[in-house]
Amino acid sequence: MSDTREEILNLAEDLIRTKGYNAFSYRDISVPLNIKNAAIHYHFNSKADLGKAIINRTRQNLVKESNLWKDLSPVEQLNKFISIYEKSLLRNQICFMGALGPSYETLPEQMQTELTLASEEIRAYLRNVLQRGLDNGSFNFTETVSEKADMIIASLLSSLILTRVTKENIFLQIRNTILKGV
Amino acid sequence: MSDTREEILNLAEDLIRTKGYNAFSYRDISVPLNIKNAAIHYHFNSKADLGKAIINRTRQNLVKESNLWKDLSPVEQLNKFISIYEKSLLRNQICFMGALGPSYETLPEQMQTELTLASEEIRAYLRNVLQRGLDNGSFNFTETVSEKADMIIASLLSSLILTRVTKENIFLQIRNTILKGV
DNA sequence: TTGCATACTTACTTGCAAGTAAGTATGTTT
DNA sequence: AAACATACTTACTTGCAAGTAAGTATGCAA
Repeated sequence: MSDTREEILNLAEDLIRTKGYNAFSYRDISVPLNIKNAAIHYHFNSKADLGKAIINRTRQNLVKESNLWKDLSPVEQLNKFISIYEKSLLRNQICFMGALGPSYETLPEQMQTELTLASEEIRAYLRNVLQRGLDNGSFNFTETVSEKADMIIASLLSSLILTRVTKENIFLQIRNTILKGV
Repeated sequence: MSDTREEILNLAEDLIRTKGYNAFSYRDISVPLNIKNAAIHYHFNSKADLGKAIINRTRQNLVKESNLWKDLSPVEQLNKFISIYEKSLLRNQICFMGALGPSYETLPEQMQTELTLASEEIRAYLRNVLQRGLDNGSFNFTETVSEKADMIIASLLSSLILTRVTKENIFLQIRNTILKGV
């Protein structure tokens, strides 16, 4: 994969996660990278293809990272999971689900499909971590694993959005509440 | 206030909450209402003014509604609060905070200000309900009131987004989990 | 040394976006 | 009856959006 292709992906992902898919243009990519708009089209036929590639890369990242973590305890894995959101916050980004989810209805079909697949994978991963934590006694919540997983994902997603809007560190508060509740 | 002005507000709010601020145009309003784009400009100088008016109206709605509920018990008030989100879901909308928050950085300054004010008011309202519920013994959670309020708001916000993306009724699950946890 | 693939640029098209200036119809006030 | 305000429409401008067709520089391969 050429450097340019990867730099386009990196920048476009940052733009999506700071401004949203419908608020960035090829100009926002071509000017900083010092290339022409047509160069973007050379690597990605359409904006939809670019968007799809970004979601797909993120999906693959979760697979790769969760593989690196597979021998960690459920508690440590939950912390790693939460740290993904913390890294976003430090870059002034929101998570890609929070960035793309609200405009789901406006997204090209291939992006919708990819995003729905991503949501399934994220939820399945966290359910697995929570179940193993229950099994080995390191977690002891009373909700179902599915309820708990969705509650954690939902609150983390919003925490990044609300940190922006309120100008308070909602993420920190939400993380504390999550950790107290497992 | 003329009918047209109100119809523009209603339709624009629906568009924001289904597609997002950056994904709708004056055409999406003028065509269904059978008016010209310039008629929108007659009522609202700019798209920013229209956006600001929508957030402001929503703020006033919360004041009005919470006033109607002021003699209800904390439990009933929490249910009323949650039902605001349920109504959004039934209209295939997400809440305005979930729709506008992710694109906060792209919003005109007057909309940002209005949105931040709205977030403060919503959080203050829910903190008040939760505190009174703790005081009269109808709630008994261990987190701080502030933590609990932000957790509830965050999870409700995301629940509407995730219901779209996952095609499962995440809202229902989140509501159950919230009600079990107070 | 010719040919071909890669990775672009140049130059262009089409279309829609927000916004504006000037005109018009209708009703109200003086 | 004249003047004015309200609530628009008509006709236009400017600008940027995605996308495309054709050309070019570089390097490797036969």
